[in-house]
Amino acid sequence: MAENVRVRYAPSPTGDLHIGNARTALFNYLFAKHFGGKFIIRIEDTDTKRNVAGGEESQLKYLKWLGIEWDEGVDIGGEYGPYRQMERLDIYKKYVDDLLERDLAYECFMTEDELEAEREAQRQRGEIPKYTGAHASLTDEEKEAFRKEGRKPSIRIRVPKNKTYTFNDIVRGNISIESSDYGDWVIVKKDGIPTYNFAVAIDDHLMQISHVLRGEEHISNTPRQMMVYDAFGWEAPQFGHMTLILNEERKKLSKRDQHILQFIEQYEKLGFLPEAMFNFITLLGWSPGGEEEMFTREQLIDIFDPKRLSTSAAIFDVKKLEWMNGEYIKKENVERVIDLALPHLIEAKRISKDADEAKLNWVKEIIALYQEQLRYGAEIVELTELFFKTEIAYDEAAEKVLQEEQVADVLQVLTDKLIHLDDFTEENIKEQIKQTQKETKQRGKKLFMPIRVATTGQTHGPELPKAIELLGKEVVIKRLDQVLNKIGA
RNA sequence: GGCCCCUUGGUCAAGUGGUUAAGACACCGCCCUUUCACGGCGGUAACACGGGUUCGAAUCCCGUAGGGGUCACCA
Repeated sequence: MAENVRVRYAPSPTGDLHIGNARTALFNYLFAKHFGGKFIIRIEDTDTKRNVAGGEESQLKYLKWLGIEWDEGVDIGGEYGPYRQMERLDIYKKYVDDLLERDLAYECFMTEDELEAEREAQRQRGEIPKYTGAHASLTDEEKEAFRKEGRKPSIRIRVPKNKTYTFNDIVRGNISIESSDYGDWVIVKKDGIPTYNFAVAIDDHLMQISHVLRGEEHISNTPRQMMVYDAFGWEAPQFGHMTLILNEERKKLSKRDQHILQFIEQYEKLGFLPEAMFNFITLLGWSPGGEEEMFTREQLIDIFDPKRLSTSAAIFDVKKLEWMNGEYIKKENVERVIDLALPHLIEAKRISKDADEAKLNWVKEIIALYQEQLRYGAEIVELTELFFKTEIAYDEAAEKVLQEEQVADVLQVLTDKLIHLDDFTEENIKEQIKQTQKETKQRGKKLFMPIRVATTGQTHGPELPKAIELLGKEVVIKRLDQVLNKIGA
């Protein structure tokens, strides 16, 4: 397989980079790099109505963000260009004319309505809707008559009779489909633009694509593409159909599943790290075999093995992604974590974009305090709420702690000490807590929990002395007083 | 509905005829930490079902059931 591996990712510029497409791109990339081949990006923009302004840029931008690099493509060119299908129309035309000339394809003048009526009738009869070949052998006169009516023809390819299309799928093994399952299908639309199944075959051949790794939804397209290869006497590439990513209802992820973030951009915006995304997505539908699951891009290229691609669909587990991202965050430099988190605090108006240096440093210290717990950038906002709110709420567990009998004593003693503490630093605060322990004879949970709850409102949170320092003397004393009043001390 | 594909814990998954059926996330518990978090240790939890083949089946075969994909002048 080492010789001339050329694979491609062929997005349509119809929107942002979807998680499923990102995975397809990623596996193609890993495949190419693992076998020392080339990875090509081709833009499939033949559905001009669905193309979206900026769609192409967005696709490329997030591919790059993920750490995927390509050897040939729209932006960097290459020997097999152009890499945008709408710029290859004259190329396709040549092949279409050839097919027409050899009567392997023909003009069909049926309208959308006529076609739909035919399909509907078939459905009524309990048949599979399929083009019956009504215009498969029109005379020149008949064609002329249609033209006079103002009808524009589409071009259909003649599907061979009684032919079995078998291919050895890289992930699934042998798959066979009968030609009788297909009606003569359109290779050129009425507007003169070729259809996906035709253009893709021409391009894959011309660009010398050796392996096609794509989603399972393309299995039924494969015979169509094989028909095109056959018509020109070309050898088809090796196909491999990967499983789909499903929602928790086990349905193909769709735009309707808005509660699931499906676009790479959304994860970038939420403060996920591209390395973590790369790592996680690779493990969706593929496994390295061993017990390790944290890998760098280089390691993945090295160990990638298409034979280990899974045959059953996977549900996208955001919880595990968050965990994995958290693992990456833990190992990152604080600076990068701050870069990831700070924008979210600004966006949440917890700090102004042009805050002074002292304030900025204070916020950075707060972020650093949470590095171990933070799973993604945006999470910093709710995690650090207690540092920015004047009124804090006590949850059920917190209220329970406050009912313990030693609380008043502990808090009173500590408050008296902190009031007189001028140098409000972590070390000094720690020392005062220690003194409180000695005076009250309370230690461990009995000692810390009341303090934690009173100052932060929570039973879970960051390292306490440092948190108290960052909260500041004024806020801390106020909160302690409040709690003391509340419990009637 | 036709065709195609798939089926190991809640989720991701290892497993290719003989295992106490790995591991990870999540959940629960314990330990560490004077609290929290991190970390460590442990626990709950699975071969869809029924027939074969075999000395022996999660692994092979056939059914059944369930799930998914696809049936466009979309890609």
